[in-house]
Amino acid sequence: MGRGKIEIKRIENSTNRQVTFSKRRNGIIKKAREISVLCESEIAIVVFSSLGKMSEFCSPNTSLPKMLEKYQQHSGKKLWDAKHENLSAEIDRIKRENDNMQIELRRLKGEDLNSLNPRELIPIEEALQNGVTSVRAKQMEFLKMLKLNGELLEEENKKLSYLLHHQQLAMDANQSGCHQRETRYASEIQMP
Amino acid sequence: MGRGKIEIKRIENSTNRQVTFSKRRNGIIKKAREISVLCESEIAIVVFSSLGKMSEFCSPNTSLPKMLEKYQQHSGKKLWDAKHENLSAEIDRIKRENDNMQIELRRLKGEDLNSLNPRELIPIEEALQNGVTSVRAKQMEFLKMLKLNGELLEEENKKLSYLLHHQQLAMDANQSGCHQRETRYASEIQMP
DNA sequence: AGCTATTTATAAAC
DNA sequence: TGTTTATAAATAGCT
Repeated sequence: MGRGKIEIKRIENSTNRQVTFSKRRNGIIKKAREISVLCESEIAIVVFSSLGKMSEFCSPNTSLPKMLEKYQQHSGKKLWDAKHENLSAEIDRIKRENDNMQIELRRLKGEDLNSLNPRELIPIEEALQNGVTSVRAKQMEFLKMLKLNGELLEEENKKLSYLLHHQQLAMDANQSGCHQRETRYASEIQMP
Repeated sequence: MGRGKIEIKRIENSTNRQVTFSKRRNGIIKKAREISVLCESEIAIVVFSSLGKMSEFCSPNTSLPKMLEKYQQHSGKKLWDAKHENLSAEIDRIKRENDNMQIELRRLKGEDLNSLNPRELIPIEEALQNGVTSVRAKQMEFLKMLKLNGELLEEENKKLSYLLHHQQLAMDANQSGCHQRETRYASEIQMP
């Protein structure tokens, strides 16, 4: 229905294709609106152009989700339950992982040991022993750091005291003699 | 486009309405097929007649679920409502829980301690210490049980040896005298 | 479900 | 994208 008859096959010219898409999409949506009014029917349309542009139509008084719910009830086909099931499966998997960790954690904390036999206690004891060793090592590290820091501070303290003392002496001398610029500042004093 | 022009409003005659629905639905689906071929576009249509009869069309090389997935990505609208989101939220929650446990577990095993300060090491050490204590207590329990069991077995052994000895003596006596039913079985012997 | 007069959609061109 | 127009296609009303 146009100046010439066309074959129903891919339009090679891309500009042409886009133009035709636009026109025909409008045509279809107009027809959809008409059928919904004329025949009080419900219709939903989703279209993607070859460039990925989306258009949709849904008859008034309903919505895509409502239509799809009805679709599922009618056809028995599952539109999103596959996705749903995947998520459920993932939840189950993670929950199982979770439970296992929880059990391991509880056992490491010394809880729920009654269901274990002596052979199963050994790796737990070893893990705990390793843990204690590591934590103690870390603590020793901190201790050494603190000690070193303390020593450095102590040394620094000595220097500061020394400087303070000299500065005090210099000020005393200055006050009694009253010469200009006799004071020696801390920064000018040679360290012992 | 017919013998007469019609207004776009509900067709009152129900037979007429159904007929028109049928014809126009076919028309729309034909148009949908054409646009999908001509413009290599994707189109999906779901229609319900006023009597509830469902029809659908989906362009080749795709499917309604695929289209709807794409629709959601494009529009940002959620078609499968709460269900989906609830599951996603649950997954997130569990994953977070999982991560926390994983961290705790690793720390109890003496790994990843570098990010902790000394104050944070203390509860870990305490937990480990408790764990070790509990596990050792459990092991002691087993040891005691084994020991007790050993003692019981030893005693049982003694009894059995005693019975065996008596039975042996009885058999020897029986063999020399050859009277009938002189043998006394272990179960009949009084324990000392 | 067919038929056909008529309306409508649209291909090609600007 | 919008308009025009010749023509193809869809379809209303009838059977």
